[in-house]
Amino acid sequence: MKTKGETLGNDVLQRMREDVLSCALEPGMKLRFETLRQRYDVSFSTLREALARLVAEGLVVAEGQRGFKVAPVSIADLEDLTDARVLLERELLRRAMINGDDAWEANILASYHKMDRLQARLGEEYYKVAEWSALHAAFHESLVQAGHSPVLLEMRAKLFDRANRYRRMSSQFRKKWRPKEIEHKAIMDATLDRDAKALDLIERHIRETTENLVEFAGHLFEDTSASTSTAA
Amino acid sequence: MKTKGETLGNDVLQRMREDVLSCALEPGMKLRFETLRQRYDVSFSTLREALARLVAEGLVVAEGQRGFKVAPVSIADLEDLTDARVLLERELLRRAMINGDDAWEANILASYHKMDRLQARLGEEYYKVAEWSALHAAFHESLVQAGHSPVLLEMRAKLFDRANRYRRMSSQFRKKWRPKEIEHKAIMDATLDRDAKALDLIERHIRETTENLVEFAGHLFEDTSASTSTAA
DNA sequence: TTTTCAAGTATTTTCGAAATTCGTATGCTT
DNA sequence: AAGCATACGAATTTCGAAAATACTTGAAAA
Repeated sequence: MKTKGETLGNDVLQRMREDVLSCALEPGMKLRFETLRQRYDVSFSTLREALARLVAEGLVVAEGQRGFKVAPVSIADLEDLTDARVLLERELLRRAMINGDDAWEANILASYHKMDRLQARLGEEYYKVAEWSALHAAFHESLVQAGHSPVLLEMRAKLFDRANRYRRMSSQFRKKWRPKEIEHKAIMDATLDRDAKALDLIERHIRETTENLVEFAGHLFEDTSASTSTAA
Repeated sequence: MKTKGETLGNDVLQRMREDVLSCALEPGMKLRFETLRQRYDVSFSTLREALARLVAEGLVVAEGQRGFKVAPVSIADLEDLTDARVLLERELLRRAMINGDDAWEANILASYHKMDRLQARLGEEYYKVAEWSALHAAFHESLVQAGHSPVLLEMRAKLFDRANRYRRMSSQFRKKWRPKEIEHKAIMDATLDRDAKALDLIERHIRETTENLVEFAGHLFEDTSASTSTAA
């Protein structure tokens, strides 16, 4: 059932993006039209339209006249994404702390609370739950939402998603996750205090997550660009 | 005539992108399929594929089930782009000066030379010539090419193009341009010397170009989001 | 054995017709 | 007259068949 007022193609785009980000469509996987057509129940043209956008977003790779595949993963890519995120998150957080108003602060508190409560309710395996992942993303977004720069915010969101794919990918195999509650709380407090330390805290938060991923799940990120996984 | 090994859709994408960036398709203009079909000589689906990518690149805006229009321009957008560019260019130039090797330096010198010679040959109205615009873009790209960050380089290139649209837009109406030769030379020299001043110079170069645009051509950038221009 | 070529199959790409949706004009009701 | 519903024409969106391209198989030549 498609969203009213929106095109079917847009609907497929969103479903497909979620499937790539959640690794339901595995990194490096060849995307065959016949299979995709069954999965999403749309025509060739509509599929290509969605694929074209995902290519521009860096989630799918077009291979000349040989179709499409899910963007591969690699440790180099994760580290590149991490550096780029640090640059943008620091800048946006810096601006947000300058421009942020009451509504911005309230939204941060609300987002943190929702994430925190769900986490407490879920216990140790919170990081495997898609709903928590969404609240976590919302919390991080709330921090920078007063950045007042559509261009930077858009880029930040795309980078967040792409990096998040690595985390989601590994969460299926991880036993236990480093406890991030403390870090989130510290980031929030420093941010609301307009304490410049917040910038270093968020940088450390991002970098340590990546280091952690590379250490404990690096083997999952072997380059899949020449992959053979052929289903779709 | 389409590029061998590449899809027709890709070809149309490139032509269309160039048309948006050169303002052959004016900002805010409604894009009618029948007209586009004649201009590019392709089918609906192929057009939509190209349009979908341009939407993701921020050069075209999709309006629900009411078609597409060229991304509008506004002073706010130009200033937002400028801030984002400064952030990325500084970071990439900083990295390039650390990582840059002989080939990187050679490429900068070569790019500068080509731009400089053509400029001398063209005289006062160099900025109106598409070929010079391409060489200018190549020079700026050569500076950061040793950045070794595909993610940041890609974002930089997209931002450069979008900002360039404003310059191209105004160049049709400008009488004379601020002489940039000196600035380019200074940026190049500082960069090759690994002098940190290069970062400030490039920032000033970017910001002054924008200030200049807003001052002398700001009236061209009145918001076109609710435009009525209806041809295509 | 390895290479080259050719024919056949699988897959992707492109097209334009058909279905849907939007915008507008017209008539009806209050 | 203002508001609302309806119907018509214009534009977009979606579809699957047809064309183009890539891949596979196998046989002939080096």
